[in-house]
Amino acid sequence: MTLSEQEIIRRESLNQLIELGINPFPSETFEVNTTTSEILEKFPADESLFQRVSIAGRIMSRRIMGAASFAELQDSTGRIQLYVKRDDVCPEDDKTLYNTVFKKLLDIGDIIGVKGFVFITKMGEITIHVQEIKLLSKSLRPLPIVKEKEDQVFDAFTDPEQRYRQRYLDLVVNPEIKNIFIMRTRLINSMRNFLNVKSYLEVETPILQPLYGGATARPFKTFHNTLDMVLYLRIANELYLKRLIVGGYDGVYEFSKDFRNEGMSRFHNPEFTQMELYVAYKDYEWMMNLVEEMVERIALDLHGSTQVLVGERLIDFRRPWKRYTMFGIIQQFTGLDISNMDESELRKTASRLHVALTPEMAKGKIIDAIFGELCEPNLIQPTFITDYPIEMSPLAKKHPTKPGLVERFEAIINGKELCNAFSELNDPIDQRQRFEAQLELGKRGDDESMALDEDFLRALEYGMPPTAGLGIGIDRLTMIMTNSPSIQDVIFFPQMRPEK
RNA sequence: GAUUCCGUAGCUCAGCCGGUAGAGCACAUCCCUUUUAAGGAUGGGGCCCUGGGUUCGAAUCCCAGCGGGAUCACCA
Repeated sequence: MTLSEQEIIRRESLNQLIELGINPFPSETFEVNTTTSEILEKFPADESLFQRVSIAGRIMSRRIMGAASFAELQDSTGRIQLYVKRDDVCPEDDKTLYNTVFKKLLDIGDIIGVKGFVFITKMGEITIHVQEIKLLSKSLRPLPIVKEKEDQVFDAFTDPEQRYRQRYLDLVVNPEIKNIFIMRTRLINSMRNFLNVKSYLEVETPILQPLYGGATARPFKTFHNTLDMVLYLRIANELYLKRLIVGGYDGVYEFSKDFRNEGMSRFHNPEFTQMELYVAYKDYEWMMNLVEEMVERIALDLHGSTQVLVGERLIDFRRPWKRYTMFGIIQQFTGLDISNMDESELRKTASRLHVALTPEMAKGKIIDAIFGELCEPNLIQPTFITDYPIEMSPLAKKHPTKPGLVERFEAIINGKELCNAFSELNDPIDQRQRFEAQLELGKRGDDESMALDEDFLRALEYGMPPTAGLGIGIDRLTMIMTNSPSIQDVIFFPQMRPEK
């Protein structure tokens, strides 16, 4: 490992600190009694509160001068200026702490604790007048420091590769990134709270599964040595949650890390988070109302408004959302009623509409391709699309009056699917036939078709109440709620190829 | 996977009509002392992503590779 000049200098500083008897990585606690944001909010209105503050954080800039210097300290809530005067920090004759330690041996990036009182400088800036200073952790690498003045930013740390690989740095240096992840957690808390108030039970189900099911996707495969068997990382948890409904819970949900061995894009990460919810004695119409209510609630909790700016567009989550059937929306955008077409007519129609198809696509996939190409990207405001073709919905209940369709909906926002839900198929004989149809698709070359899960069928044979089920993409919802263009911006450590 | 753009100092970037490697910030030394993106002066710092090729000579041109971004495909 070759060190840069600046890294060598910092290691030398580290050694000098040790020679001066200062532990650069002390183990004792440093008691903090306030935060920068609290000081900046409440001072000077509550001046008396801040006569003896104790605060810790990272040095983010320094303006070193003779007998008195300035620095900026960043803690988890923000930044505040420090005023360090030699004779206050070193009241005795020995001025080493100021002249040598503070001025020469401390660096931007070092983590320190300070004690002192808050005042306002001549320039009008709220500042801590430091009386004690203690090194809490030495930083051996220079930070990619960002300069700001008013609204301008200089030398921003922007390289996406470095930001994702070294997210810790991104968070230190780009504070607005920290806020995105705080929003993500608040979103999850809001959703969890919404579901708990309704008394649904948060549960945990297996991530390692002997059979992967509940979605159509290629899985990650792993191996259990003791059992001597292949296991899969789950692509969904649907079939386990439905088993719990069979077991007698009325409502269960899980925030589920799922894993799909597919392509990556700004909307896809190999591991991602879904929230799946199953409620007994309900159907998809009921679930649509719940989704509207829940997502509207989340927008209000996060933004205090149902309106959220996404890119250039203002998206309004206010209920009720628009609802169209799949055939209805296709008719709206193409002027064509395809509801009674057979596979060959659909193929002709698709080619007339310049929608690309592959030979193994069956009726359902063709309809979905037309929808995905011509309708979905144009649905910006929250919109429900209902009544999907049966071929692409092997776990959904048949529509009672519309042959070939199922009771299913998706919510589309900003041209992308946000959630997927249906009245769950609870007829075990029908379910077995659907699985068998999937096996046929698999033989036809569809490598994402579902496996037949005998234990799940056995559970259904004991009887599952009519149930509404939902899967909602947490990463995508976070992208919308935080106006983030890439999924990598809402996942702390997105998947990357290894360095070097 | 395809197309395209990018990879130069710790960071942000210039240099790319081939001829000794540049700026700002950061860093070091000195001066100043309540500064405001960076008070002033001086200075150090580079396998120019990797490997080949063309050439007297390559950061620069060509090829391949590695890593990344964007778009598309795939992913309901």
